[in-house]
Amino acid sequence: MSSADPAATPSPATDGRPVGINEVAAHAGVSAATVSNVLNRPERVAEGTRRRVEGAIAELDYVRNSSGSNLRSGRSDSIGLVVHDVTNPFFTEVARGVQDAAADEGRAVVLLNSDEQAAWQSRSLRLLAEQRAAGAVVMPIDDDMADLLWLRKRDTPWVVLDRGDVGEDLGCSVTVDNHAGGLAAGRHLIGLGHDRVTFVSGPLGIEQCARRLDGLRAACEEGGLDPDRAVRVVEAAQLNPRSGEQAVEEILAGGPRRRPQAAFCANDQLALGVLKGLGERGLRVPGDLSVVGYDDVDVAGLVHPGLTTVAQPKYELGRAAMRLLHSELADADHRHQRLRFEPELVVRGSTAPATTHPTL
Amino acid sequence: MSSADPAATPSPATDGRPVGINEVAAHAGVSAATVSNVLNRPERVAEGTRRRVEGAIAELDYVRNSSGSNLRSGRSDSIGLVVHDVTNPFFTEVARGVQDAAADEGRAVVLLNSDEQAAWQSRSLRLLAEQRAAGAVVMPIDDDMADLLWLRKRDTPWVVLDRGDVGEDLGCSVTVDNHAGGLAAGRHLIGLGHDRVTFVSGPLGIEQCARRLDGLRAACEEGGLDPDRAVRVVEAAQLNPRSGEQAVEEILAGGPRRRPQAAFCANDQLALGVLKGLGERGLRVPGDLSVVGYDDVDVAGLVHPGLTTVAQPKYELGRAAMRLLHSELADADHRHQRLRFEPELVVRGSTAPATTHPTL
DNA sequence: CGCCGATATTAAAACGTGTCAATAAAATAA
DNA sequence: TTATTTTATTGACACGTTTTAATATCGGCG
Repeated sequence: MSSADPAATPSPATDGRPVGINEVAAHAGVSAATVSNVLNRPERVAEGTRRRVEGAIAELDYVRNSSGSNLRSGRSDSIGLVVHDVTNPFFTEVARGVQDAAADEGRAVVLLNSDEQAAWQSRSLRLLAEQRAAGAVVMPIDDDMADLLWLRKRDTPWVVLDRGDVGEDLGCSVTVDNHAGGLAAGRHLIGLGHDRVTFVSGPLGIEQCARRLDGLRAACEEGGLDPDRAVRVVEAAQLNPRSGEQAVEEILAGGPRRRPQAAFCANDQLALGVLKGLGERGLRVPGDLSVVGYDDVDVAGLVHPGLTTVAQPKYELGRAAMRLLHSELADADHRHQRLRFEPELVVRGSTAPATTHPTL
Repeated sequence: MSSADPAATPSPATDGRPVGINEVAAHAGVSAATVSNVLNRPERVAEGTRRRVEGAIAELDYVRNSSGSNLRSGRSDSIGLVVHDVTNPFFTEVARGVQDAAADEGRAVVLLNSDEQAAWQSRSLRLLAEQRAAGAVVMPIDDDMADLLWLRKRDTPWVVLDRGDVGEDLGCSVTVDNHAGGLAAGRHLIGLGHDRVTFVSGPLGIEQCARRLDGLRAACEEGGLDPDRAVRVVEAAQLNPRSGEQAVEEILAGGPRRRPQAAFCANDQLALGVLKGLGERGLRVPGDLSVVGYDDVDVAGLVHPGLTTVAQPKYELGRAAMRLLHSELADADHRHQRLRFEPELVVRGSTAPATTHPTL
């Protein structure tokens, strides 16, 4: 414990040269190899010497230089996490899960943003390759696996997050069933009597959005509605509140009589923007329009009315990804696997039964 | 550019042994030193050989091993960022600023959570010491500088974020004037005629909270009110929405007739929780109670009513911190400095003039 | 007494890179 | 031509660690 409290020792590090394993060895009257053993396999060294070495470590305030050990072992022990944007609360929850799980193993996490741009994703993975990262947890920006294949060829294993179409032989993946999520949201809306729903999508190239839409359409068919008539799609530029706000204009484009009864947003961030935009135009939620989001970020439960949304186990997603990565790093007989979580509909105040004759 | 696109080359990395600077040298018919020069000081190597080496690099799909170079140089080139909690949107904005600025210099950022616990902060800094991080940006959990002093003694420079009481000789700091923020909020409320304000604080040990409270009290005196009568303090357990929600009970504890006219929260997160708690008890904002937050996180503008709050230049905070750190790393004649930003009051719908006779 | 196995310790050799001093080659000056 | 400077290249070492194979120590057993 004394070495855990950095300030406890007077730190004679001002001896001039930095203190390494050799200085410790000299100070303890022992060889460098023994010091290394104390650090890595304490059971192999006799009680007495071990204590002497530990004393020297504390007294000299020695802290291991991981560059050295990484060089020797050919691998760093930190892991990379590549997300679209740290600023998005969905990702931060996931990140937190990854970090906590990594911390359990004493690993540091290098956090990189791809900004949903291929070039940045490449740069990030390249950086991890340079660092010889132990592994990576990646949320790919699209289904082009070239970068990831390249990384794996360099013996850096990874786990793909939130993207299902990874060949099982390439690596593990952790996903949430987006189709099921869309389906649940759709059933809920249709159950409330809505038959004109606008899907506020992010860029349609994003697989998650497409699948959620699929789910919504499936719910229509299930409910005896023609998806092509019941569902209209509005594509927002980005998955953030501002884009949601801007999308409102398009949602209402058809004039009051063609106004949809509900908006299902690909994202809570979008949904929050939509809520705001509707409010500014004097439309009431859920009176005039029901709104459903996706993710169940913290604030979804804080706004008024509370946002009905499809919850994803964000933190668990991150933890699970890290767990799989750990398995691949530690278990000799590791087999890649796809882990799929089920989303869960959380009903709050932003959805209500359709009024038979909407306010005209 | 060809080497920037990882997948472009067929990658003969399957030659058995990993390809290092030596393999490249051999393949280009040149010495290892020359390859190193091509990588680090291209101007010192002749046009022809340089191209030959670059060809070999591309062909062998070589990527530098930073363990090696870090070991040699005694320093890693990545920088550490220690925040309280990635999950808090305030920190993510700051983090984004740091990351972007770091990316400009090609540096990676190791993100660590301290969870506001001394032990975790120590662990984080220790980890950075092990990595021989180039530097760190730290939001300290309290005013105990022992950890940071220790780190600096190990030649790892840092910039302190959001905490003003750092001796100028120890290192740079970037802060926002919390007193001014509290003052601005206080003036606003008093200007609206409120004379019973509850300050919803986080743990009072946190300097930021204390200063903001000071500012509020100063505003009272300025307005001819006795701070001890006009301001009541409620201490929430943590700076998150849940704590805010729980604090509502205490805010209203005095019964309807002693109900405050306004709540000034140390944090937007707290404020959001307070808004929710009030809503659930049927109280209207701002009709029955005005609410002010602090930080101006994204959602502050999205909830209804919009949250009046004290905005901090979060992203700029992060960028500035990284810029100072860079200066310390690069400029030989660096002098530590304190950078102080001014907060700005953003008035939205959650505050309104006091009713002369509150709803009784 | 000599031998054995077990236990503790260590010398030495990597790992991949950057830098310094030294050499080779070429260009310029004399 | 030779002497001198400039320009390109290189050999060799150091950085701090881990690991392998070898050595030293010791108690016990034949």
